[in-house]
Amino acid sequence: MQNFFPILASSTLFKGMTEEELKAILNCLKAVPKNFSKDEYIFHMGDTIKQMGLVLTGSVHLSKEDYWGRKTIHAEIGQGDIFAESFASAVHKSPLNAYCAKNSTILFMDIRKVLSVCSSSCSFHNTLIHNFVAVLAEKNIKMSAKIENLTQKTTKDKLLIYLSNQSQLQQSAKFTIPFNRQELADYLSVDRSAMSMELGKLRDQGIIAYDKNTFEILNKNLTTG
Amino acid sequence: MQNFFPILASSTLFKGMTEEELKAILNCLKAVPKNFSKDEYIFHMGDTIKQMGLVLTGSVHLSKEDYWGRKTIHAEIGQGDIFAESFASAVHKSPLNAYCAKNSTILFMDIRKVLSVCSSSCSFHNTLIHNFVAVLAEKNIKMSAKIENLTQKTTKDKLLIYLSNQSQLQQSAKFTIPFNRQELADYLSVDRSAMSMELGKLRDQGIIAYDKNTFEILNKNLTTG
DNA sequence: CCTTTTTTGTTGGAATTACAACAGCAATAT
DNA sequence: ATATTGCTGTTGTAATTCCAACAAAAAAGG
Repeated sequence: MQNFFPILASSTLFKGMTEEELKAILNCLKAVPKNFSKDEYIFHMGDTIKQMGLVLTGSVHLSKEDYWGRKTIHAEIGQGDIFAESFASAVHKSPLNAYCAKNSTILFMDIRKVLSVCSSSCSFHNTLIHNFVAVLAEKNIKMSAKIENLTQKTTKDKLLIYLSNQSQLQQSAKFTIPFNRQELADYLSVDRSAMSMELGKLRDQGIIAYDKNTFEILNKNLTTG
Repeated sequence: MQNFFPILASSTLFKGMTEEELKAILNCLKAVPKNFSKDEYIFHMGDTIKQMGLVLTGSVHLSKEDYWGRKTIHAEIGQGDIFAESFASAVHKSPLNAYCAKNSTILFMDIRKVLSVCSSSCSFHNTLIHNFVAVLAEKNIKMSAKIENLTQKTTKDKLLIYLSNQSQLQQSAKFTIPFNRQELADYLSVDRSAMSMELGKLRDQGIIAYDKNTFEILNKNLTTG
């Protein structure tokens, strides 16, 4: 367990904790690491989930098969990140498969132990709960933003809403985005070339200006040609 | 506060608690109800949020204005439901406005008090934390499912994924959905009539059968005409 | 510097979708 | 029974989007 301290200390769940604090809380949680081979399944769709996982080494894929057997990968969980926390906290049944994309070491934690302050001896449990809730809440906010974008009917509206949100987040009409064109198209779930065309139109209409990842919203009425 | 006990007891956050337990925990949280008039704002975009809200009476709308002043309502929060919990837990800045659609009474709770077990005298704080996390986790799971649907490029794929998921959730090839056609179209963010046409095609191809809200997935290869 | 690779913009045709308008049907009310 | 209302399916047209292929520009590597 010793050698995992650096990973844990920089993880979303345990961030900000010292080695001493980590020792105390890991003892309190009675969490044990477990090794998995590449392509080995951690759990399957429909399994009852009571533990969350934290990737100590390697990488985990969350995947799904629909009724007709078509497979999709829904997320890749890397070192220091947690998974299955929502399934363990709420529905207790997983709608997804989890398998290791590489040889991996996973730390499993009973969700009840994570969320219940056990004894006064473990003084860092409150911090853990705060971190855990912050992770859930942040995912929530990001997903809400994504849904807002995906709900727009046209590519133009998806772009305008996305850019408007970025501008508001960075509190400036000029801002940079964390995507290249292909990534932005994937995020908005549209065709890259069609999106590129819409960006060009918006620039020609004087609504936005851009250079690579830097965008600027110009104070133009949307209806103006 | 007395008269709000029935509402609280059936709320997502405090469900399952007796009046005695509620008294203890409300005392522990030092939560105070506050009245708002119709159309009165609770907070604005960009405000720093440290408290979550619970609607005791009335109704709250979460809304947003984009860069060009176009307004949209993102959610309606009704009696017994909570809001602003994610903003208070993570980013601390609200990307949304909250205002009352009717005269309302809101119970505000400091998020730190909700998440930190204060003293041993309040034995139900652990239950509260579990409930709180369950609410966040459930929203998370629902949003993931919605994103999966919205990400599909064609109406046909949106329908197939949605129906496949419902079938898997209800563990049966035959199942009912909680939407009528217009609501389903809104959920999938497509045009109702176009969706209706796609449903007809899928039925003609022998892939699905349906009558009103009852659907059945027939064991047909997707590529079959 | 030149070559290779990656990213971005552009085009045209095929497919899909939105939109509007209307008809059929069921449920409800008068 | 009749009228009203709401829900669903159908149709045709216009607009949008996807897709594939290619060109231009930028970045990376030798």
